[in-house]
Amino acid sequence: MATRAEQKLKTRRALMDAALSQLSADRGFGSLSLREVAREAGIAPTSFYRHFAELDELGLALVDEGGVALRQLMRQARKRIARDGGSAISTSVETFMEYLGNNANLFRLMLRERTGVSKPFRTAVKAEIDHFVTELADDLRRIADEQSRPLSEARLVAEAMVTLVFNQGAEALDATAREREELKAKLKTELRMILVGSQTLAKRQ
Amino acid sequence: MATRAEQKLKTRRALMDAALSQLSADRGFGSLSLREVAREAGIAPTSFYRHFAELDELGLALVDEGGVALRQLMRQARKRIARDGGSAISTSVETFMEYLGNNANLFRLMLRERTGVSKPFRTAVKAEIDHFVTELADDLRRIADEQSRPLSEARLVAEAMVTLVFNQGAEALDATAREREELKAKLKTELRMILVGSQTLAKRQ
DNA sequence: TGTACATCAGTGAACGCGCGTTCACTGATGTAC
DNA sequence: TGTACATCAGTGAACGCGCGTTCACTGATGTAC
Repeated sequence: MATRAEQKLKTRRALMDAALSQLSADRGFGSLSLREVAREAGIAPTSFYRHFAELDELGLALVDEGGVALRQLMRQARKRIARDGGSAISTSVETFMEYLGNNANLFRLMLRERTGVSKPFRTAVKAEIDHFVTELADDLRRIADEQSRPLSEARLVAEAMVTLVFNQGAEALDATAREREELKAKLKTELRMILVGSQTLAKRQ
Repeated sequence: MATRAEQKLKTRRALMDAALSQLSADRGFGSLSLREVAREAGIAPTSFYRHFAELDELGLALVDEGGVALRQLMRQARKRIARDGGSAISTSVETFMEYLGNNANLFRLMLRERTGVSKPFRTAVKAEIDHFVTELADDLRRIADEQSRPLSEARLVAEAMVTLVFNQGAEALDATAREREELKAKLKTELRMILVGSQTLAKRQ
């Protein structure tokens, strides 16, 4: 028998899943209504307020989960790079795209709200991405050290890479498997250009 | 005395300006209502239908104007590069940011709807940007020829550059003058990395 | 263990609101002769 | 130029709808003794 607290958590989960399940290429968080989410979760509209003060509060809880997914993704990519020893760029792109597929609507939310209409959302998503950029920059510096191939402006390199990855990610979400492969190939080439460019600029200095 | 046709054009213009004027960092096209736009333009809600079948039709007309602005921007940048002879990257970034400031809400619309929730909008904006990318790729190839510094994958270079420029542009729209200068500097460095990376890869082949 | 009371997640009725859209209309502008 | 008719941009009343939010409530779960 579930305790009251457990049951409450279940309902909260149902609300968040209901909201996520409504997102799609043609449906942003901003177009959801509280009544719609409650209906989808199987509770009365008024019960919504037992869990969140307003719909945006639920959205921000989802962004937090998106942040967790990003950190998992980064750990996974590191592990694979260390284990497989292949191209770090290729492995990272493959890992990213795999996560994208497995958490489509969570990423959809992050990708949209990053440049969306609500300031709290933009701020929250940017904080998650900033954290991601910082970790990537650290990795880039570490790898550059190990390979004795110095980098110019590692932080900028990381920012540009993340921008490209996220933009292509947004495209990939609604692409066919075939298009997705093309996007991956393009993305890898673009990332390599940035990396090589940064290395070349470092040499010239 | 204005003819009937002239007056109709004026009202249409007022409707489009009214919609544009409502856009901001916290207000996307999707949150506008037909009644609100009509009110702002000074006509009855029902008169709106004399000009557009629905609100989205007005939005797509604005995207067309955004495309015109993009093409002007590109012509202007080319002219300045030819005249001033300085860094093409620097001149282009300066020109872009100037246009951004002068057509803030038009660019806001383009930047948002590029990844927005409405398929017709996404398609229209992507067509404009695709045209922009194609022209940029042509320019890059031409300059590479003139300087005898071959480029690898000019089209990809152009795509990556446009992605970075548009993303930083979205940031710049609501930044202070000081932040905007920093964004410009970062953007120039990032574009240079891509260019140099592409040149280095071309040499290695 | 049993009893009395407190807590609180979930409810259903009700509210006022702004929305998109329809309709029959008005009256100034345009046109044919 | 004057007259009779056609066009059509703009109107105001009215509609039904889904929305967020409030309120007093119910009844199962939890707690103190």
